[in-house]
Amino acid sequence: MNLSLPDQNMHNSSNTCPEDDKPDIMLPCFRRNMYDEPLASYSNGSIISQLLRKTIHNRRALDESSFYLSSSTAADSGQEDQSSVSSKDSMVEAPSPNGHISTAASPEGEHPITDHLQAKRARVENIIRVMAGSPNHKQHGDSERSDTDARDIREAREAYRENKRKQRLPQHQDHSVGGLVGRRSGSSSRDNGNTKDEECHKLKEQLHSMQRLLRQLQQKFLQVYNQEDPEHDDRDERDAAAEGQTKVVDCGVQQKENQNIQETLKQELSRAVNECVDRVFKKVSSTGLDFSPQLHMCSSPEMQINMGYYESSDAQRPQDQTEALSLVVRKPTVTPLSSVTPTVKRPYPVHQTPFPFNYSAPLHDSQILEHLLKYGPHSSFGGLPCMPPSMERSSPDSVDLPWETITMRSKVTSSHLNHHPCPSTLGTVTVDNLCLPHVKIECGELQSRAERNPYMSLNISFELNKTEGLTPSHLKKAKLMFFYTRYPSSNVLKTFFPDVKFNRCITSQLIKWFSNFREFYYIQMEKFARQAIVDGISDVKDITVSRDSELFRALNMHYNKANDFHVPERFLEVAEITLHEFYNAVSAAKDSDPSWKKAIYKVICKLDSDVPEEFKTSSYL
DNA sequence: TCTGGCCCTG
DNA sequence: CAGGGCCAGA
Repeated sequence: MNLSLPDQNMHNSSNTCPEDDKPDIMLPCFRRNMYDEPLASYSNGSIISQLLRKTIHNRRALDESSFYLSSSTAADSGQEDQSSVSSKDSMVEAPSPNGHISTAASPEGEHPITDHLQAKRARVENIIRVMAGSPNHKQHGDSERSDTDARDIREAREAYRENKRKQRLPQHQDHSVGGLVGRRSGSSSRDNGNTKDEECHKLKEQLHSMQRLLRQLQQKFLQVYNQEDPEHDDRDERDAAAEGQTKVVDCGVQQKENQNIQETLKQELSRAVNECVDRVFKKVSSTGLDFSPQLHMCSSPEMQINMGYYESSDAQRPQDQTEALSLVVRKPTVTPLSSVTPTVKRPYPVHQTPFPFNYSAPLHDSQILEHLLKYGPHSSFGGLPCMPPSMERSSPDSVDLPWETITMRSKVTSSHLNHHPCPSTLGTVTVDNLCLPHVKIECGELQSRAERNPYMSLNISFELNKTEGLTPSHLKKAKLMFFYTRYPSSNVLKTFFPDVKFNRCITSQLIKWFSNFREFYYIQMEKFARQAIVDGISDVKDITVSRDSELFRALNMHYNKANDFHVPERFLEVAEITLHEFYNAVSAAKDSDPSWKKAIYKVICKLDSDVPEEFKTSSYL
């Protein structure tokens, strides 16, 4: 009769007890907590654990009355901290899932279950059901309860309190079997002795270790499935109790299918990338550009100077751009720098930290692919483990990501850069910093796929955003701009940093950058001017600034550290003029005046030249 | 008052 | 390179 209680009890507890509904709002993988662990274990398949449970259960059946008294008392904790938990635990644990109470006789054949015990158990089970269903008792069917039941409840409460007083051992590892066994031992030791408890304890420990392993496996598996098919997982959850071992087989099959899909995806992607690389290489070779991979992987600074930004710009064709757009930036304006332009700053970067968007660790192409494989194209990059969960959200127009967190966590980004780099920066910085043709080709391929995939294009669309913070790339760009303008106006800055969302703070920071640049510049000028005087140079005309000059090297090292930018000739002229100014002023002992430099500044600020248009593109660097 | 620039300091 | 103080000009 009541022996086949598992399903019924579970339904009762979940239907009548509001607290049991709470786990439903949790993620499925978290729903399988330690309290419904027995259910998960049974349904999902540890055969060994099931066998162990049978053994334990068979032995436990020897003293059913005390056991169920414990169970019921455990359930009677409406005023205690673990009421619903304990009751649920009891519900699942007490009856055999396979109804093998009837086989409860132990292998030794000792102590069959008496009718008396069965009757008493059935009564107590009824109590348990009612109590578990309504922790407050008053709300549900109080009137229907018999006096006998009420008396039993009172007894159970008393017994529970007594047992609880006795029980001082930590329970945190005994929520399922152990908790019950632990409570039971107090009342059953009279009959069965310590040996049995020890056996039970050993078995319990074995069972727990196996359950832990199983739980880990389940959680991993569930996490995978929750990512891919939440509905499927929910269905599995609902059917878990009935399906039992079948699911073990299902899981194996699904896992295999999963692996197959993964492999297929990988193969398909690498094939597409290979084809793309071939296509672009063909195209590039048809343009006559020298484009060997080795050249780009290991290009030296000298070579980069020869193939510098502007001197080589005539060799760049707009059509090259169409083949190698970065993943997230496809600008309507044609970038003068072809993505295949050999502007490689350093060997192929590999990511060094678990933080994929670290500026010191540009987004690896495989990371992009890995992400797409792992989380799907619609996941957005917020799905990366390092990202705060709030990044998951996205909108059709833009992906509004709280990038401050990312920047703050960047190892390289110093405190002053704790602003709000936005997705377009992501595209610009990470992909551009890759500076590798095949990466961009791949990105181009992804882009073309994105055009066919409405979900994927969500990620592409954030190129329309502007960054709310300045990045190392912006700093580098500003330094290069300094070769043209020492005193850029706010408007010039806004013009040449179109991907930056300007506000007062950003403007001030950019202005501050140039102020710092000037400071270094003037310090060098004064230093070399004084050195010239010390060296005995008497004629200012003997002082020149060329690319071989120490002064130029110092400046170039500061503003163009990677030496991948061809400094315009005009800068050499301005530097020479500045040096002359300082030389003359110091020679004339004007430096005794505290504000003697102001006159020089006034001269130099008029020597600014126009910054080339190429700097206007946000993806310039 | 705001902005921009320089100077000093860390 | 940034922060803060100070100053000058609009």
